[in-house]
Amino acid sequence: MDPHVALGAKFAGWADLGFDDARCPVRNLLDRIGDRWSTLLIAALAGGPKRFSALARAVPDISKRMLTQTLRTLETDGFVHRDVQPTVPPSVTYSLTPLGQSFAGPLLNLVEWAEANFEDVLEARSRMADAA
Amino acid sequence: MDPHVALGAKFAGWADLGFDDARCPVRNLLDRIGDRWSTLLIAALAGGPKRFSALARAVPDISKRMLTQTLRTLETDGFVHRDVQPTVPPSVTYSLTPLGQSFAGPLLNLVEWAEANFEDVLEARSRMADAA
DNA sequence: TTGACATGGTCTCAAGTGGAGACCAATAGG
DNA sequence: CCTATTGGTCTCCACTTGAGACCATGTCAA
Repeated sequence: MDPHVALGAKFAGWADLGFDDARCPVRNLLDRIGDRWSTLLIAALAGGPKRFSALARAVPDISKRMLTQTLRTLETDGFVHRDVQPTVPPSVTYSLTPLGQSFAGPLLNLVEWAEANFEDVLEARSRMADAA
Repeated sequence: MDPHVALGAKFAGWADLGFDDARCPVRNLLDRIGDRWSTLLIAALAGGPKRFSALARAVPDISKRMLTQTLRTLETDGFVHRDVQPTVPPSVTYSLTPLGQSFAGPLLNLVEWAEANFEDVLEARSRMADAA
């Protein structure tokens, strides 16, 4: 079965369940990790544990506010482990849990698709721009 | 190479490029299709072409405004084809382009991961809730 | 005839969300 | 004594999103 046919079948199944957030794992999860920063932070942590400030440096255009908030969400969802060393000043290290690491698989597929098809998207954009 | 190691390597590569949006296909694409509705609409269209009102019925909690806007973006990026029949009242049919269909592959992987690991995420959430 | 409904949107207004940057306590180093 | 570092929080403002009214045209039922 072609992937897009399989995906269409999945969608039909969700529609039967009424799209209840609690019952549709896909919407529930994708609404949370499908934001601007979550996937990027998972990728940043895929290379190994990092401290808060190291993450801030690794992802230069995230604000501290969103960094904190996104890491908290990833922690409560079990993607990330937060380890606080009560030194002064405090040292907080973030790392991927096994669950977070297992997510790297599908995420890597997405990344590879994006790299492989970026040219086509750019072409489509310029075609539309010319048409307008 | 484990997926998460490979992903970490990718990330290191991006960091070297300075995260320029124009140069990082991944951020460029994920910032656009990584929103609340794009992936859902692609899934809805994976089963075959649909008219505007059929999409609105298939995804009950999207507003017309966001439906129009998301479809426009998907169209300019080449994921979706828009076919207008100038009847009265007009009939507009949306369908996935080959590019859009090829995206169904990675998206399906993501969906399957979400279904397989949803329980673990729920457990993590309740553990965190108990701790607080 | 009059009214309701369907089509594929657009428009406006209110609510929500994200980014920028000030601020914090405590300590180490110059 | 002055400053920098740590891991954040808080406030304010801009931008995005959602809800819902509105539109022109034509068909169908009462």
